[in-house]
Amino acid sequence: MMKWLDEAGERFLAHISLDCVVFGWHANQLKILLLKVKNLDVLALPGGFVMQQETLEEAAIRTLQERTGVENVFLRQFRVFSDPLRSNPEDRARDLEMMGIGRKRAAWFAQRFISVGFYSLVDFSKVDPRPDMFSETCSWYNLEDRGKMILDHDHILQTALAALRMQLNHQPIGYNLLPRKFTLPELQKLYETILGKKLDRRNFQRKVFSYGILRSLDEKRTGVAHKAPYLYSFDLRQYQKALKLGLQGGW
Amino acid sequence: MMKWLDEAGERFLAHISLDCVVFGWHANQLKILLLKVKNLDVLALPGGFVMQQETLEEAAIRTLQERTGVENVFLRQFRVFSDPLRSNPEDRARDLEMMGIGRKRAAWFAQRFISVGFYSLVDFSKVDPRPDMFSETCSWYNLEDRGKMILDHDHILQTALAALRMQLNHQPIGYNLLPRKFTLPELQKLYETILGKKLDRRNFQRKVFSYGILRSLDEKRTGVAHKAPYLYSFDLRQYQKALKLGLQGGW
DNA sequence: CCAAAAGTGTTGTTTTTACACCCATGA
DNA sequence: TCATGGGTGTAAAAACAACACTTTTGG
Repeated sequence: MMKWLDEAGERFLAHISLDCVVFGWHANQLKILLLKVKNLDVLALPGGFVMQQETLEEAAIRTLQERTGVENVFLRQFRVFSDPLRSNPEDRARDLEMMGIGRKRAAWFAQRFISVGFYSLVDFSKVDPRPDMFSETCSWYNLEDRGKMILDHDHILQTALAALRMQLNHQPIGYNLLPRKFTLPELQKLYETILGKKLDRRNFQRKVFSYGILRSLDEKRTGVAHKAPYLYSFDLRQYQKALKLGLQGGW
Repeated sequence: MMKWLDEAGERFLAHISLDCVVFGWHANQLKILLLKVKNLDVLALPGGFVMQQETLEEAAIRTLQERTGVENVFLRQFRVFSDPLRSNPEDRARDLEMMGIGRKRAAWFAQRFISVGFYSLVDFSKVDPRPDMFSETCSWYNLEDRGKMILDHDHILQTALAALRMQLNHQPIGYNLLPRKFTLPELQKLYETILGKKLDRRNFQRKVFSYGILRSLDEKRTGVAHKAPYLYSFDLRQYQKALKLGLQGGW
């Protein structure tokens, strides 16, 4: 029995890390915040570790505050990635060396990590991207034309996107991705982008209005080409009430 | 830098455990598989640990195979529980002592655990419940009249149920909870139970048929009171195809 | 033969879809 | 002034909700 315990003491320990897929919305496009790894031509998701007295959520919030300057960012767990071989071991060894991580430290990094995936939704305009100690740059990328990604981060990103799609009707994505004031066409474009399909303008408006989650602002977006669209903001109470059941009807 | 690493080496290690909320369907009721803890009047979710070369999923499947005899059970991650104080520390200490766990071992158990929650859907009739080393019994309980639960297991269970509800239209719950052959009223009752509301018989049938996920069997359930209902089984291909988009329309 | 559950269609209502014209603005 | 995107309503089609009678079976 004691034997079991001793084994267990070692056997069940793992390094816990977290990786965040940070979504932002800018120029009518969905953006992701990525780090360019030092000395390597690959990108990485912002990530971090969990300290003794933190929950995962607290650790993720802390990490993202370091990376974006945003306090108390919106985030959700979506999946744990626990494959002991999270990527090709040779690739990984080479990558770590290229990053300028010495053999000793590399050995540490080569241990088993279990990583908890979060997706995060932020107001693009509030983010001030800052690289971490392993990276040269931290900046926004388009989903389509991002570059090669380290480890299994590409897989994590895809999974996050799928989770986001699935939870579209249960999470306040508009509220978190858009600035406080926004136009209906902007909101529509956001939904179209996440869903990957076009929606009818009038039907979209009717439906959104029917939820009663928008507050109309008697104000128009100025300085923009063409007819000035009205501005709206979310009625957070109503939004959250509607999300509890899920926005009914789907898209 | 090396200092950081050394700290890190300790700081980021945690014990990984997993807890499974096992749902079964019997006598038109949703059941959960629970363990009665030795010497204590509390119930616990089946759980286990992750070994070095396993993924979490493999560990969960192994655990449930030990607890139910079922190989390759259906399961899904739904949440990580990482609160360092997963329940009242005094309660926990007392509980561990009562379980007959010596002080040394208790200290081990009192370390920080991060637990990954899975929900699992099994064919009740295929399960042969077996207690683990910490428990007197392993058996099925009704959702409503289960007893007090250990640690934060009650919270985990509630969260699992919420996740199950949310994913109702994206997971093959019927396929996994019902035996291979089943009747429409049984399927309906299953949906009614998970959703917590009554559905109209004729509308339910029309809708399920419209998905094209059922294979009609030209066979009736015999030996049952009243008019014999027809038997059906799932057309797994069609079911999975339909689930990809989510069963449209909701309930 | 009776009580209880299962099978089966129709109708009114609501929701969804498809579609076109005028307006305001910056270039 | 023109090209472009934004605002707005209606009608046909589809989906949904509500509803009752007959059949079968075991007790």
